[in-house]
Amino acid sequence: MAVEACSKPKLMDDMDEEDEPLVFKRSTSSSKQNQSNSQAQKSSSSQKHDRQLGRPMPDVHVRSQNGKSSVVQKGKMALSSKSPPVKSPLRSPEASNSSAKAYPLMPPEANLRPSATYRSDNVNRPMKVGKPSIGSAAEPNDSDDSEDDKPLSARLSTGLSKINSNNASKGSNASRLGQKPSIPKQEDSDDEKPLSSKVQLKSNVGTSYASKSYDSDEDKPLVAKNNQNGSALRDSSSKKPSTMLSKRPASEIKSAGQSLVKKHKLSNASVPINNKQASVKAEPKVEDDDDHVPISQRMKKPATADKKSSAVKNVTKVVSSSLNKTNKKSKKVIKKSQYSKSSKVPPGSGEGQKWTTLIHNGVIFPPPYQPHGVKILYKGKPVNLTPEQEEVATMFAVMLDTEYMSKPKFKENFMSDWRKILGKNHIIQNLEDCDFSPIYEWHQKEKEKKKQMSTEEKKTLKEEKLKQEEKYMWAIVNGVKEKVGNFRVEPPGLFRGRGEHPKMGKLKRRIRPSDITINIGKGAPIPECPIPGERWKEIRHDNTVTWLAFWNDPINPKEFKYVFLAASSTLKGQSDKEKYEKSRLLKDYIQGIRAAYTKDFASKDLTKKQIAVATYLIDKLALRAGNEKDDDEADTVGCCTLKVENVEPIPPNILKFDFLGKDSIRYQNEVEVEPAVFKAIQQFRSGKKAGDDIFDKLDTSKLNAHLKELMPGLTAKVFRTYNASITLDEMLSRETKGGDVAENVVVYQHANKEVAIICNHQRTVSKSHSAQMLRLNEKIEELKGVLEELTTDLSRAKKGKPPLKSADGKPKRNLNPEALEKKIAQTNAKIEKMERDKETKEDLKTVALGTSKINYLDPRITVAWCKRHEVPIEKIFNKSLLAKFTWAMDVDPSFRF
DNA sequence: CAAGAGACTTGACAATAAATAC
DNA sequence: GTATTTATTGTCAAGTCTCTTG
Repeated sequence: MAVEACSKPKLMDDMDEEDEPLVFKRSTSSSKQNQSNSQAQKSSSSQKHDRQLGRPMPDVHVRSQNGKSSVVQKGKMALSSKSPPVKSPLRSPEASNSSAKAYPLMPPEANLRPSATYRSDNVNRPMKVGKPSIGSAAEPNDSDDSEDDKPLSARLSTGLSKINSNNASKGSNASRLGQKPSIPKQEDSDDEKPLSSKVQLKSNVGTSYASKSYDSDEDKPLVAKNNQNGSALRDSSSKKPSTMLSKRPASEIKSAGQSLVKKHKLSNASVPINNKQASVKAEPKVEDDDDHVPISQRMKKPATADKKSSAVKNVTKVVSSSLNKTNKKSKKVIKKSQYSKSSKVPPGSGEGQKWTTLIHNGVIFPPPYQPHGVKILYKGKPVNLTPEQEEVATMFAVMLDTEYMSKPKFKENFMSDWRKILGKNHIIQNLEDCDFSPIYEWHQKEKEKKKQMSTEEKKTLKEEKLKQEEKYMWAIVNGVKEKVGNFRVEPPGLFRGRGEHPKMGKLKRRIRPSDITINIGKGAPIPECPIPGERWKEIRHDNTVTWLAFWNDPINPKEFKYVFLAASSTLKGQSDKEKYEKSRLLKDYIQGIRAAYTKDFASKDLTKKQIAVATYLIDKLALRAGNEKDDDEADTVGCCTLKVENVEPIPPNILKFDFLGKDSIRYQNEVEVEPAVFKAIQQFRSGKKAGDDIFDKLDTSKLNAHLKELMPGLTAKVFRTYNASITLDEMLSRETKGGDVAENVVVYQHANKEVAIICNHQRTVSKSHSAQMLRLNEKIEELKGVLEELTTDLSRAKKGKPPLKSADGKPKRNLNPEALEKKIAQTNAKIEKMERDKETKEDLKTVALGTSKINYLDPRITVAWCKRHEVPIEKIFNKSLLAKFTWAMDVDPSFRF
């Protein structure tokens, strides 16, 4: 199969030469093509842009989750029949450029930004809302409007929530925040269109958009507000572009550009045409324009008047068309999925087949434990430990300087497992009487030694390691050499659960070959077991899965740890692409979906009503689905598992969220919602206790089952992906003003940041953050001093006087006024740059941009934008991202999500 | 349908490497 | 050069979602 060379390889080459896989890949390509086609279709894109720009404010929208690639099966569902997905009217009618109007849809979404939570490093350092000393910090917010700059928390819509908290994990939580319940500021709102406009929806039943019956004005306002916020933010952002982030030398740019080009070409050339693509493309559909707009945005746009009328019209049209489309779509979908499968697999393969041939070398194990002989003290006296006992003691000692030491659960679990190894009657009976510091110190010294090694030594060591690992790094899949992701077996250690995990501190025992099941092609040589005298647990030849090996998680034997191919592999790329294609498909259905759930806000069927409200929250706030969790896991929630205590209704229609989400990251946000939603939440909460589920009639499987009736393959996470990508696409098109590369990069980062906020992707503030800010401020002050001096000299120079002596008493060179003015200008520029850097830094201190870039933003949006604006793709994607997204590199410049 | 098994994506953070500052 | 900072890569925990079972 494989032989076809594909673009991919090339790309890779470009990037990293060495690693490249030698083999040629086949044309997996299929995927690529699709895109291109579609893009082409899109031609309209330009139009789109315009519109977008034109649009009123964008609200921020948010929604969507990650999509997965499951497309395939879905196809099966014929959704169409079921609930017909509606397409958005928008598009069709594109005609109305005013894009806006059309959508009457939804609810006003508002802003969604979750506030961030801040987590301080462990400690909680609260961040204060106001910015700290650093002046700059404070600034960020410039006016209210620009919230962007503000810290996430601040941003929250209302700003209320700023509070932050550290990670919630720590328990604290909610309470602290409370502060500001401010309501959304109105300010925002205004700008945008009248809410009303937004709001109004018509109700349409079937598919049409939703409109809201309620439409009460209220909604509108909210929306507006929200939007505004969003807009505000954006604005601000736009302002700021100045900052330059770029650190790299200009030279790079060039190269980048070139490379981009190159790649592009290559890819094109290489791209094979697949059926798939064809099929995909076929759908001309999509691309249309507006639908994709996030709800929030839409709402804004529309002018009231128009809207309704236009909306109505559209609606009807839409409906009909939508139906048709629907069917088509569904079909398409199906096809797609099939294709995709096929594409993945070599032709001929059966259902669910992921590969035809698979060759790899298994996994590599960590080296055996090397006893160091350093003794811990028990009640002040050294204790002899066996190597096994010492190994576990060392695991604990090494963590002496972590937050885990302040967690009783951690110590308790550790002691419990260690005691099993010590034996019942061991001298050591009590953890409190143990002094691990000798081992801790020994470990610190070892670390120091390593650090002190000469570069030569380090290099040698590295090469040795590479030599040992090399054979495990690659697999040959369908004849193509692909990188393996995690070929190293996880070493033993103490379980580091996040948040208040009940199992933290437990011993994660060493994994042995007899724990590992290998999956490999029939006929391929079975990997040799790296540990003499031992053997694999099992050998399988299952080509319906993508894992190369797995073992049971020692902490939770019911779960598995898998060894997969790396993100840069064709297999992963294919599924990544499918994920984005699915979320793009949502664009076509979103209007109908919103209309449907809006209608169901009033349903008498409680389950239906809960599904509607949950879907609304997922759509608007990009919440995760929220599966049920066991008692032996950290207590975190998602949409379906929100508790009464997590959502506080604040009249007239604000919902205040405060809960621990994935990884025990706190989500805080206050959002205006449609009155119907507000009332529904009040109803769902009534008569329940703080810890009860708000959505008691719901779980993720019911929710997803319902979503699948609306669109093939639709699940809750798709909304997150959709929301993230559509936001990026719109912000880029709205805010790119044709500046230089550095300015465009700033625009991108700003959009990226917005998405990160929507998705609540946070990071801990680095320990040195405040020190760094302080230093920046000092420098700025210093420069200001210089500036003053220069100014004085200038005025003296103009009068023909010599400059004053410098502070240290040395005489200065006598410069002419022109030279001094030049210096002043330079200094001013320096100060400005530093101020911007400081702002950016403060702004991003709790926001993690990487997660959305890796998982939520369709790389084609980025690549196409880079091509359109001549930004070298390397300015946005690093080497691993470039490798991961090779499938997106040949996208047509006109591509729009 | 509920529970559980299974497979795969998403996520924060730690460890390293690379870039800058001193 | 060396010390810091910042960016990249690696780690592995924690989600989502599907499919199977009883």
